[in-house]
Amino acid sequence: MLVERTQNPTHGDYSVTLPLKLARTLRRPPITIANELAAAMALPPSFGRTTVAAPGFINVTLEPAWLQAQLASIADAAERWGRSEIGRGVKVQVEFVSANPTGPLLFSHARGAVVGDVTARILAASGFDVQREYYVNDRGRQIRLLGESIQARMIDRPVPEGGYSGDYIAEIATEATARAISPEPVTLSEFGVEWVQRRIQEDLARLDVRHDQLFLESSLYAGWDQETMAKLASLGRVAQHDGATWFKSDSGKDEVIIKRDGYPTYFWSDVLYHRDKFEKRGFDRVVDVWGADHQGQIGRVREALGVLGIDPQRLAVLLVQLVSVKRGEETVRMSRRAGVGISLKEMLDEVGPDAVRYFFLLRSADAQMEFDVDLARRQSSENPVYYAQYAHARLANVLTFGAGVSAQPALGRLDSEWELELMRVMLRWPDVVREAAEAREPHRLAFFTDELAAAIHRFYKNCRVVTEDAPLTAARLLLSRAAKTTIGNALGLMGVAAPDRM
RNA sequence: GUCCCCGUAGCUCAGCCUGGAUAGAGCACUGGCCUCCGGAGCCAGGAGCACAGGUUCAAAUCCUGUCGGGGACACCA
Repeated sequence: MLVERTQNPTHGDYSVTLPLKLARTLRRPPITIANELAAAMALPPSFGRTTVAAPGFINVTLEPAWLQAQLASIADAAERWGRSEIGRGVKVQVEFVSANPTGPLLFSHARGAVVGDVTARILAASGFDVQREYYVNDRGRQIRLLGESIQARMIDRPVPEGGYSGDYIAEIATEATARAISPEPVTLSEFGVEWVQRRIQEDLARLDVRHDQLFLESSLYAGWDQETMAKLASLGRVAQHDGATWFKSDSGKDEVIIKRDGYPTYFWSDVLYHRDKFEKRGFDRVVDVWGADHQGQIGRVREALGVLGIDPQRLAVLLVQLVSVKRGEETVRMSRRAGVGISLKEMLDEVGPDAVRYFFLLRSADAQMEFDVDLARRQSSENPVYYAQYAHARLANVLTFGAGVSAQPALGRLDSEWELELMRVMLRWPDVVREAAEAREPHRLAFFTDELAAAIHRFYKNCRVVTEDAPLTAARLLLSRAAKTTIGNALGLMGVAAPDRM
């Protein structure tokens, strides 16, 4: 039997629509079924009141006393409030960012970084054994081009066709010269990848994004490639023609895995990499956070996994859609392919990490979005980040203000619409975390946080906390403590600061 | 041509997976609220499910089609 939340508070807290659905099969009026079912549920009266509404809803309204009784345990649970163990014993990897180390991160990469990071935080809070990984393409044509581009800069030659020419190339060249690095493309590639990787980690650190492991693509080619190739061949899935090696697909459209020039394709690396994740490292589940432009890759990788005897359902791909940036009247579309756009560093300098994170989380990952820079950088009420942070700071302030009060809290007197509403909202928190984990939808946290902040501000406005009335003051302080815990945990899971003062 | 995402208020977006009872928020706009814990706040106001069919007692939500925006369909990465 499905119990859902009501959409309209006047109907109570929970509702059951089962009678409506059963009416046809039972061939009885839904209202009759509802009455019988409601009687059979027999909820303890201290928990809630059950009513039946036409044409066949069963509604449950929580008792104020039950709501009030939850406050102490919320406040005491502190950072544990909202955590669960639904993922206990499940090993899951979240792979995200994984931008090529051929240049500093662009703002468009940041969306994947935030979505991946918060997804990992949510899964960890839900008891999953989470590993966060960054896949580094440290070989291949782009990497050779990076080395050649640095070399060109060092010995003052034109940048090679399709090479890199940003300011950072000059910086790397200067540093390489200063350190007397030999101007060979291979050496410079290595030096450049390291330099860029360091720079990427700096940017990510400012966003408070960390990985447990950097996984090098090159490590896949120390035998694992041959082993996998042999396995595929034994399954009759490898073909040679047109000078290349192909994966034989059920779709009839074969995929190149080794090019005519002898180099492997990205597809082949992806196959090796994902087989490594499941087979070698034993992840039960893998979440890949990819840019929308990699959408075409999903089907092929899934098929190859299936062929190799790995259930493709264990791989979930979170496609993060494109971001455009709006500055004043101007809108810039960020394109990864074109390689042009605003750098992450620039945006961090301009709007700060909290706004970057919160704004990305206010959109579901699979929707294209527009990032309004002017709004994000505004240090005022229009900015949703401050709205949430201010709610936290207000509670911190009132708790300090009332710190001296000691009395037995009169919980039963927390019965105004604002107090009850605040309790109802914050009691949803564990469900929000669980649902966000199951659906892998980090944006749910931001929407919840916004609602919670609104409830906090309304409570604060309408219910003066610290007064001469000590028992009531004690009760409202407890409510404040529980609410501060909840919004603090929500901001924490999003990686957004929860300041006590602003 | 095939596949994927999107189309909800003037603008930016939730809600759709798992169909229910008056469809939400922020920004913008208009008008109110500071004797008292922080006004980065609160209260009030208008306006919307792209279109057309279908399924259902019930459709923003599921199915089909059309239109519109974006992305993907390489021996690129």
